[in-house]
Amino acid sequence: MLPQLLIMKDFVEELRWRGMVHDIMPGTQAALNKGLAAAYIGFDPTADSLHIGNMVQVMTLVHFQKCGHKPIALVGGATGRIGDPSGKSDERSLLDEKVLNYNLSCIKTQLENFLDFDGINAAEVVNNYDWFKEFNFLDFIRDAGKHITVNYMMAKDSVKARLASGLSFTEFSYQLIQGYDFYYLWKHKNAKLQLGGSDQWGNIVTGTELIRRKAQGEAFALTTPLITKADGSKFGKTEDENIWLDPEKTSPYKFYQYWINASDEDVEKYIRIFSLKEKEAIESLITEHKKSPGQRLLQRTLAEEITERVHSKNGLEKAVKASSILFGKTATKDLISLDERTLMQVFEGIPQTEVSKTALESTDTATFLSETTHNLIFKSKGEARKMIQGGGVSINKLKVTSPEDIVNHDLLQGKYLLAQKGKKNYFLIKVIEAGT
RNA sequence: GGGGAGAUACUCAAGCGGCCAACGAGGACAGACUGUAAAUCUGUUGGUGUAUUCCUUCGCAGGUUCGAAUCCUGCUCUCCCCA
Repeated sequence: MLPQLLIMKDFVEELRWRGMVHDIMPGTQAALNKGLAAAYIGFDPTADSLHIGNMVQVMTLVHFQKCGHKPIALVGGATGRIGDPSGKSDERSLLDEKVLNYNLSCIKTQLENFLDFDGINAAEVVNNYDWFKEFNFLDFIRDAGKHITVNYMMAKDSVKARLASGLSFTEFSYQLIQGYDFYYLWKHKNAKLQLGGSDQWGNIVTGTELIRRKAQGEAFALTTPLITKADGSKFGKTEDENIWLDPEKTSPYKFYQYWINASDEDVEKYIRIFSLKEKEAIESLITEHKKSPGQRLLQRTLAEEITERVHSKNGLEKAVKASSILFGKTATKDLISLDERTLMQVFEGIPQTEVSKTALESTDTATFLSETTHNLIFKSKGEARKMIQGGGVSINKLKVTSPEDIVNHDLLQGKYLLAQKGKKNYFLIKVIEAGT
């Protein structure tokens, strides 16, 4: 293999224009500009998939690597056993080991899709359980605990916030464990910097402090701001559901739609963070977008870029196709003319249910869209009726006018009906012959 | 241990014997306008229903009354003050 010539870029500067710097320790920028360095971010294995809330952190690592540095993703096999009190008002329940290990392996696989594991600045995934499992308690409180005072730990916001309601020793120790991670990676992997969300500042700084006191070493911290949405709702969620990276949990279609639906106010912020495009390219896209926001150029560009990275080209294509059929100027006849394969691909990501043909032919629309379809579309007949009367329901792109009529639309491909609640909620109903 | 206040639909919050399926606000959903955006306006927001009908709901269990979310008794939980 030929020695690679690494093109180094100023990482801090890169994050700055992307609006991704919340807090930064003095000297960080200069330290990184001296040459190849490593930085790490910790991921909590609380679920078996990352969601787009975590993606800010993932992108921070990606940008770090693109600047010529070595990113390390730490999955918290050890810390996940404890629970980070930051930003939590209650003591957390502990995860059981089997679940934890399963989650770890899933997250690891997902991280591998983003980072480049080849070259001299190859990314690395580490698990802090590897160095904690052999570390006994007495050694730990001597080697790590001796260097940090309780006074120092108590002064952290994450701890102070919990003093009134209570905080177990376990969670109180969390920052020390995380601090030790930093020390370990600093010592063994040349990790000079720990990155994280703004709520991690306190924990990260405990690490730099430990490195300074224990080894007279120098380490740095940089945190990213919490991503907000203009309407005040939480980023990365629709209703109460997270948008996951795992296609089994959130379909590529839904994933794509999340970005497409970003408001003008938010999308500018998002594209800076989630796109790998260069500064000039992004700025010209933004200018272009402002000329004609209705085209939603930014939303489309961003949605395509992210969906492709997460769900591959194939996943993106299906999501785009589904979107254009569901939201484009598709008329009923276009829908009918789709072949079954396309139909199935398009509807892969939308909720589906089955009903028997006899039920279809003998039920009024309101009942059909509630009880008969297993309350997937409407919870009750009354709700269905009200929505139909309010003009919010379509079947096969044709507005339903009366709740009492029997559904008599042509079936797509002889077996499907496309029900639509409002503008954005689609449901596929598969009609099966009785007895099957 | 003593004293006080409270528990109402997704959330906050009225109601304090019939006019209560329960004011109002937020949220959510839908319609109009748009660009699958935002803002705005309108409607819906326990179930059934063509319905001013009926059924189930106001912490839990009983009771008083022709009639209770509203009064009484017990229980459970929460908060505050004093020790």
